[in-house]
Amino acid sequence: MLANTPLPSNSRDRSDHAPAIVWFRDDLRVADNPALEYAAGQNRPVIPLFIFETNLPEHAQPGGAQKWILHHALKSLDANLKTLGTRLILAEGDALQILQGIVTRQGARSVYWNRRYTQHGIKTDTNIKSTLAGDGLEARSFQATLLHEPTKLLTAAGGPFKVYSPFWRAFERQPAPRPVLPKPIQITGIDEISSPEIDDFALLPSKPDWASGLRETWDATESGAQDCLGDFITNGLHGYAKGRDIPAKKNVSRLSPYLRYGLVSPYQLWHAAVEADAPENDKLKFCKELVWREFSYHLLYHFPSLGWQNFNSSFDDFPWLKDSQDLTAWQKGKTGYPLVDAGMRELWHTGYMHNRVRMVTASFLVKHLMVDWRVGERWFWDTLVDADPASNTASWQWVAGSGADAAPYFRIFNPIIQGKKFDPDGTYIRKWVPELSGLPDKYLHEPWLAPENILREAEIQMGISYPFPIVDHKAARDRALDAYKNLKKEYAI
DNA sequence: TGAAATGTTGGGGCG
DNA sequence: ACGCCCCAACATTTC
Repeated sequence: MLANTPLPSNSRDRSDHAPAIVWFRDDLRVADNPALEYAAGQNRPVIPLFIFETNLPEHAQPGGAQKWILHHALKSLDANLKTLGTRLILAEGDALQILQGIVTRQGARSVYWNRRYTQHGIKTDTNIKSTLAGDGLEARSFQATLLHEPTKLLTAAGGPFKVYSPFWRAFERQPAPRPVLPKPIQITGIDEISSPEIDDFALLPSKPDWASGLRETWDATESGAQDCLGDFITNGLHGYAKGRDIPAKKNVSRLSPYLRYGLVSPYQLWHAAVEADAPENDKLKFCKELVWREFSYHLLYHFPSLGWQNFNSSFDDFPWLKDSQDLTAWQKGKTGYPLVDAGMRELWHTGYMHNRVRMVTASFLVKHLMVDWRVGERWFWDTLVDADPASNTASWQWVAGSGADAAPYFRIFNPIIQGKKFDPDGTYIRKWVPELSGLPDKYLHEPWLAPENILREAEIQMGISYPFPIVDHKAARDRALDAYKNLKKEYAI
């Protein structure tokens, strides 16, 4: 019957062979990508698209290290799409206008993407979805960046969780995260569509080229992410629960830079960990860390101003100091506290810092130097290859004490004790603060206490080759406690 | 040799 | 995802 009544050819083209746009954003991978998988499963050409959005709010514009990652992630995605039979199309401008332009020029009838959770992202995507749907197009979004949706995982009262432990318990009660999706076998592209080159967007630093340390450290590709995951599951997961606190040990996953633009998905990490042959407590600890990321995203979703406003508004009157010399010393890793300096230099060199040291350096900035957490957040945003709109902001507020489920204000990390506890033999400090490497362990964490002859043997001139502490620990601690104490009068959670 | 001084470790309370 | 202070209990050194 159908054979006798052929459809008009133009109508047939529109409904059956009209291309679908897959709009990539924070999911620059071909495996476990629901939007791409859905498009590939249909018998129609696919236009894989990445848009450099020009109307981003200031705080959402990627920092320098993120741009470096983004460049390589886009190269990786383009290369992987080529193995599947197509290639990545790039565009710059307002997302809706670009999508509408492609719809018009290429006759696309559907647009697919994986959801994002920042205020700007949600606003943009909601508007685009309703506009496209109003034009009779299919606009469909998928869940890929989070294991559970912030709209679905709520307290018994129907509100968002503000404390991690009950969030985790609720998370555990949810159905297990869906299985990982396979990489599409083949994708039909469109030949005649033109695109600028990735290099045209000048994402890599040139004057100066500060990225040599990043190049040495990261293989920012989808296969690099898989290598990193495999290495972690084989070598790092065993002993993770305790070893993750020791910066000289290789127990942390170092997967966060790959998660940033979705070179790997949280589903891939979750299932790899759950299925791994490793002690249960280590696996559980890793899953809980992954869920801290979820918690941060849920917070950001429900409190979109988390990145620039104190979650606890009683901090709005906090008497932050503005000492630019202190800030510069912190940024350059010249505070005179070896663990702090080691962390800040690891960050500058590699775009990454071990989690334990992030807490110590952040606490030092906010409490010892009394610098506004937003200043530190911006520095990390610019320098971290894993700078994440949810984790970065939620964690800075956590350290400052202004956040949800935050560290109590009086929790002030002692950078000397943290060094002795978590870098007892100084491996980490000697690596990143080599001018101290000749000091015996006894003085490594407080070189200002070393006697003259020991300093001479270690070829250190205090105040010249390594700075004296820019603030006295006890004085700085008392100053911070005083400031917080005054604040506490209005403290209410 | 023994008593006093000095050093070390760990728990409780609290910022 | 902490540290400081105080103090007791115990260990070691000193003269």
